Amino acid sequence: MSLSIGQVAERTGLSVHALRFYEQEGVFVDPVRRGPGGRRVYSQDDVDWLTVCIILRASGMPLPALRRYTDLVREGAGNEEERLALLREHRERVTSQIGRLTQCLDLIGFKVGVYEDLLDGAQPAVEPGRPRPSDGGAAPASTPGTSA
Amino acid sequence: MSLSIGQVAERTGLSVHALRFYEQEGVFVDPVRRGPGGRRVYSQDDVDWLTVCIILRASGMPLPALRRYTDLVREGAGNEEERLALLREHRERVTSQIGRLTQCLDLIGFKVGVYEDLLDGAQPAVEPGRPRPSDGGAAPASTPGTSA
DNA sequence: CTAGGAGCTGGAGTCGGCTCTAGGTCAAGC
DNA sequence: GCTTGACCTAGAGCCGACTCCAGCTCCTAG
Repeated sequence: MSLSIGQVAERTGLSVHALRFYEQEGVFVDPVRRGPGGRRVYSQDDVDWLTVCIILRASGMPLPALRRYTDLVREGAGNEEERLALLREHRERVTSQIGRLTQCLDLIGFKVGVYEDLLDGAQPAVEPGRPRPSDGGAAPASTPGTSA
Repeated sequence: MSLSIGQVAERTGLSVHALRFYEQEGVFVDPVRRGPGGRRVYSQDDVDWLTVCIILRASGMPLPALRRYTDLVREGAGNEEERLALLREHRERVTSQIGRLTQCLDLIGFKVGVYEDLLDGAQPAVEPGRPRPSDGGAAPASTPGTSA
């Protein structure tokens, strides 16, 4: 089971550039094998590992952290506490990011609602276009951004 | 109610640099007033608007989109459909981002669980450190990244 | 009167994460 | 023999969103 860089790019969604870049950044657990002509040969393991990396990246883990984690895995057994700590920390960040986004979603939903009402023919409760008379900050029970 | 750039920085959490930068990028609905000596003078409205902007930015709206939205508001009444469209689109993106993050969280939680079990003295079901025998991609019912 | 602190402008620098270019190797197909 | 296409390396470039710098103007306090 060996794949060329192009094939890996195709099935991971990463670009060949990104794959070489990741390699250079030390994101592979063991050095990518080389075939004739110095061409990279990837194993299924490599692809599986990449899949994990992609998920970690997608959840906002920066490359240095990913590299650190990779280093720990490469070192082998004995540093599981550190790996766990790293993962937990990242989980925290993802959780709080979801929380933050959910809050933002509330505001956005509120504003969408305002415009929907406004365009549904209801007479504008406060004002439509650009309410100069102090608005935008406060609304029903601490809902910011009521205007515009 | 007028504030200096420093005061606004303080109560929005943005840097004074960022405030000037935002102004330059057209993120204020109307031009920031100037006091004696050409100093910026912000109104409560400005701060309220910034608060909205900060939330939109925090939820990943890029500056150009934020500028576009600001432009629409500045134009005044008549383009509410476009504002609504812009907000809905952004809401979509935020929603799907939350979805993606939640999925990532699943994987991370799974891996955290694996390491917790492993460190809790349970004998490693498969292998602890670095399971060469093909792993990492498949696990209980399509759970990726079982290894490491 | 002078030193500090906040503010001003225009423009350069930074950082993360790729992305692209230039110049080259190699194997296969026409 | 020649082109095409996938790959190689080293290194430059890009984008977004700031961040910082140099060199200046004010005002206020000591």
